Amino acid sequence: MTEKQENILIAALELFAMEGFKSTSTSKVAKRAGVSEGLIFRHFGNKDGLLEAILKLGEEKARVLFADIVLESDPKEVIRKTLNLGQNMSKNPVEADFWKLQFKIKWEMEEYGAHKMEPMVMALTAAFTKLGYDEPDMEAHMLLHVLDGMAARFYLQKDFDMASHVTFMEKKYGL
Amino acid sequence: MTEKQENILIAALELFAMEGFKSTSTSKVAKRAGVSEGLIFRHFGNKDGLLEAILKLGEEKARVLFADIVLESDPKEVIRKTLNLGQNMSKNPVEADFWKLQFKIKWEMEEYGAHKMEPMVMALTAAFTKLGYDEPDMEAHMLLHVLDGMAARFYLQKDFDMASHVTFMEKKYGL
Amino acid sequence: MTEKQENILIAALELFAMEGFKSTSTSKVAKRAGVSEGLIFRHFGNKDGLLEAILKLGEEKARVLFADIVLESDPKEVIRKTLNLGQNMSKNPVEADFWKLQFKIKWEMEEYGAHKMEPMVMALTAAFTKLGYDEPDMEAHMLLHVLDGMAARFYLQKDFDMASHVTFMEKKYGL
Amino acid sequence: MTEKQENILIAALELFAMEGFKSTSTSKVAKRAGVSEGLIFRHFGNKDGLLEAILKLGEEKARVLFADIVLESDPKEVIRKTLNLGQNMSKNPVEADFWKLQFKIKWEMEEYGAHKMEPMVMALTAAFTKLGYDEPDMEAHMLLHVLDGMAARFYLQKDFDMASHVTFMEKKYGL
DNA sequence: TATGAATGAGACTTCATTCAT
DNA sequence: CATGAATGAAGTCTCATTCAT
Repeated sequence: MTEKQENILIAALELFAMEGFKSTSTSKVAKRAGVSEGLIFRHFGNKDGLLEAILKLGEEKARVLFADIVLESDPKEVIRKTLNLGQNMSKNPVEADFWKLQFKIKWEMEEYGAHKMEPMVMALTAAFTKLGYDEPDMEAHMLLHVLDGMAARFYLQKDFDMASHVTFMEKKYGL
Repeated sequence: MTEKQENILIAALELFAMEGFKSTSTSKVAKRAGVSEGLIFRHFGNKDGLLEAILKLGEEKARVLFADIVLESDPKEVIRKTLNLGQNMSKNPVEADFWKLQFKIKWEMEEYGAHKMEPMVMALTAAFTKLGYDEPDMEAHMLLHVLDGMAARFYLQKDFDMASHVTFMEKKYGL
Repeated sequence: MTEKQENILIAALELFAMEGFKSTSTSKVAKRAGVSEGLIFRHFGNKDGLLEAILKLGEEKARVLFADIVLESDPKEVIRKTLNLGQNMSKNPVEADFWKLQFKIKWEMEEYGAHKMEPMVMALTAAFTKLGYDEPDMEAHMLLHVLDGMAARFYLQKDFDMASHVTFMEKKYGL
Repeated sequence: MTEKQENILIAALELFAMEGFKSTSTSKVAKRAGVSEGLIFRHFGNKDGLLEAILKLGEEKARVLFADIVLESDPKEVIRKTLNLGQNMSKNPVEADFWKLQFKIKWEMEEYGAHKMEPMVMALTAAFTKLGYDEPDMEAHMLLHVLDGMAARFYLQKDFDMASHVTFMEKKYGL
């Protein structure tokens, strides 16, 4: 991938995350990337292709992030790491934009992408099973729902204090 | 409010909820409402005005729905009713669209609208306090986050079984 | 003419004079006149009809103003009164708008309306003849051109001092 | 400046001069220029930007035309050249449109643009001073007012004979 | 006489996409 | 590979005018 291609991807990511996919024009992307508008189409075919490229990168990142959890054998550690995903999602600006876009785009594309979370569900279910929870599968989903809810607030409410909520959850799970 | 005005609001609600605000053209709204496009602007000023009108109606509905919870004195009942909000949000199609739009629009407008939930937070905090929970405030927020997460799945994943998740939560709270 | 009709005429006059005919919408006129938009069309047929009605009133006013000059027998007095037309054109706001509109509309309608000035040309030509000027007809036109030029500045340049220019002209004509 | 850009400018100039700025639609301009409507906005931002571009060119032309007068040292020649400005303003159609637009636009924009004439006022004042006129400054303005008045008639009254009026003025100034 | 809801044509503008260079 | 001029379709919005009440 050339440098210009990368510039386009980063510019598009930032803009899509900030203003949404539909509201971001290809010309804005080109301008921010310091690139001619035509180049976007040469490299990515069309605007949807650009989005796909970004989302594909996102999945890659997710896989990496999830791998650490899925491969963890200590069940408490699985839960702890899951709860701390949120922290990881905001480490640096590019990273943060990636994750924000994932959440945002769900509502623009009208699909939850449940399959992407499948490994996490499995890992968490296994963990809750080991810990003797009654309905480990439901428990796993509940945890993910909480995370979803916190992420929404984190990305949409400037003064939201994610850390304290994570700490609270950790206590609940006896970590 | 004339009949055509109402037609516009309903058509817009449906379309905004389905395709998003930005992706829905005023001409589509007009067509679906069986009305000339200009009429939208006569009545609502501009496209944003149309959205505002819908959201204002939504707040009205939320107030009504929340009132029942806020006025409840039995703490367990408060929690139970909160958990069942989701059910109410999908009773009839118009109702469902209203609520879906609330969730969807947050991401297009980049604001969480925390103040709207304030009464719910207070009611839940009070309930958890009465029930002797350790950190009732955090507990309240957690419950709302779960709801948020479930709502997202409900609206975005066609085969999501909300009921079983609600039942699971009720059991967790000993209801 | 009913009161509402008059309100419409005055509102339209003000707006046409301020913003121009094309740039003034009938709805703005209706609003300023405190009248429904439909009423304009009931009374004046269409927007052009409204303009015509105003211009007709303007011609009336011009006739009255010119009469005093045309009937004057003292040639110096004819010139003096002509030079002071400008002063009369700004006595009260409605009057001022009337005259401003006359000047403005010439450029929107692409016609000078030379015939309206014919009586003035005749009166001035007669006056300059009596005073023994060489080419009284050209002299008359020149005076009117100066007036035109001064009017343009008066209406378009806020700080233009019409009076001193009139005084200067009077001196030139030995008045 | 590409050829199409120039086509747009010329088409717009002609139409604005003929029908006025407000009354000329961008689609008409595009059609006359043999260009897609969007191109206007790509090059000039918006309709106002198009007008500005034309007026800027106009100022350029004015500067050139005025330079010849301002640099003239013979006072009689200054006056003669000023009086003959009108002739220059109608040499070729594009030129004529430029000047007509200058006059027309004053009334649509509600500003006289006095500063643009400042060099001319200075040059004429100096000339009249050298020739020993009593109030050279007022004299200068009067001459410009006459020119303004003649220009209005020239552009709005098809059969107006500018030449004879200019000749008359020259005689008055003893040229 | 008077209202104001309603319309349809057309205004200005944006934007994804193509293409000659 | 890269540009940016150019397009056509579609978007938001305005406005003169009509019409039922």
